[in-house]
Amino acid sequence: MKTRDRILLSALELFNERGERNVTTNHIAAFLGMSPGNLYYHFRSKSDIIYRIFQEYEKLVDFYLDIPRDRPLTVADLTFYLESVFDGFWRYRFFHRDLEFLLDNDARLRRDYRDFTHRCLNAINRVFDGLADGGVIKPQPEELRAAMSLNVWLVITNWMAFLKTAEAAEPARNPTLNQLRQGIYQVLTLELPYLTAEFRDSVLALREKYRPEPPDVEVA
Amino acid sequence: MKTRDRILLSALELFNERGERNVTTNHIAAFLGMSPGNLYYHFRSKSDIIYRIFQEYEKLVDFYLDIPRDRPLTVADLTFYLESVFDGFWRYRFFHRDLEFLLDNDARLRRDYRDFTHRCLNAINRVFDGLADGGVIKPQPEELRAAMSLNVWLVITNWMAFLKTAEAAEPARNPTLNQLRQGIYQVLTLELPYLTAEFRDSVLALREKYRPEPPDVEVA
DNA sequence: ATTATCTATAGATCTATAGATAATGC
DNA sequence: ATTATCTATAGATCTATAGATAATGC
Repeated sequence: MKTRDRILLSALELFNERGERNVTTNHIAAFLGMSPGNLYYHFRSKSDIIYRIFQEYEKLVDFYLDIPRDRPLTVADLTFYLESVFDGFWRYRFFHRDLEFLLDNDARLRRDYRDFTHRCLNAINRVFDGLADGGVIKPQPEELRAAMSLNVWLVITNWMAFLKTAEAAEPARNPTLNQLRQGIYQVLTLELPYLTAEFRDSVLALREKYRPEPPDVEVA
Repeated sequence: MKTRDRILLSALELFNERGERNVTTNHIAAFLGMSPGNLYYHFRSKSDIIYRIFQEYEKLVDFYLDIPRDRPLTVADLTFYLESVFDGFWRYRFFHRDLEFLLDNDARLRRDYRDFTHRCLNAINRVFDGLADGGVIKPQPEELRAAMSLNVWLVITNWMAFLKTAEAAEPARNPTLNQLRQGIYQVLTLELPYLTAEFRDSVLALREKYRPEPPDVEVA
């Protein structure tokens, strides 16, 4: 693997693990066993590294959220989208943690992220559309659907922070991928009132799969 | 006003304005026209300042979210709670921006914030309860109500970040209190499907008051 | 006497670069 | 020749403290 890619990979790993704010360019270089100078040969700055990682994140999510317009959507489609989005979110979880600071310090990132958000919102809207076509949810007025999509986005993007701040007892103990996927439960809760009688049971069953369990009791 | 309180007030102002990460103890001291040494005479550390500010925030929210158990709740009560929570959120908006970092660095804060979250969730739950008693929303199973309360919390605590990252074109341009209150529109959207026929119109009218307007066109 | 404030600075980082050296590709 | 890497360091901060001085309260 090229050094450039190894830097991106290690930076992502360290950022996710410890938070971007706690990871310096020296840390990344040391982690890779290379000199800081070399790191700066490959990237102009720390925020350049972050920008490149964002571009990968963006590409991943865009790939998953390519919602077909030519056919109705099924509960299986919905499951796939939810799993994909939460998976991508988990893999780049450092990003939303320090989002505001990162955007404040990089105009490119700020612009790209804003567009990214709007693409995601549109995709969520299209999923609702497609599910209505597929008879899974009742059709809703344009305006309500837009507000619902935004709520879905707010729940998704905040779920990680909630887990870390409200549940985790230990500072270093990151939530697991499994816990993160329980965010799907919360998203499906938003959609419950809009389900058609025909598909209600199958979505309820899906939701049940992601139901949060009471926190583990520590076993010594 | 005592110097100690002036420090807390100025720190809060600077944190809100520029973000905690961008505000050093030197900045706070300079802003107050005092020496950094003096600042450290009144507070042990920067995170001690943050912790004291959090305690004020906590006190404010706890004061507003003292939900009466002895009477049903009205639409006016709901309005008051929503306005109060968003107002408190606005006044201490720096806090959620760097939440994870702040909690990682202060065990007291971590513990207190976790309890605070759970108190807030309980209060939201009680609001739903009281509104059901008042005939505003249809009663729901315990389990659904808990998941709904959590979604309300997630929307509230993420609304500010959404505004800043998805809407603001300029980096320094903070969302206004007015925009923040449009988060109420989003919260009320969550409750729409559960309204009773009797109160549906009055809640819809309330929601309309907070409807987001298209972003201002810059007038030269 | 005690409380509040200031001056000056140690010590720890962090980002980024200059300039030298090593490795690679024609 | 070009690309990759390293060494060494400048320059900019930041947090926090030691120790001196000023202000205040009995």
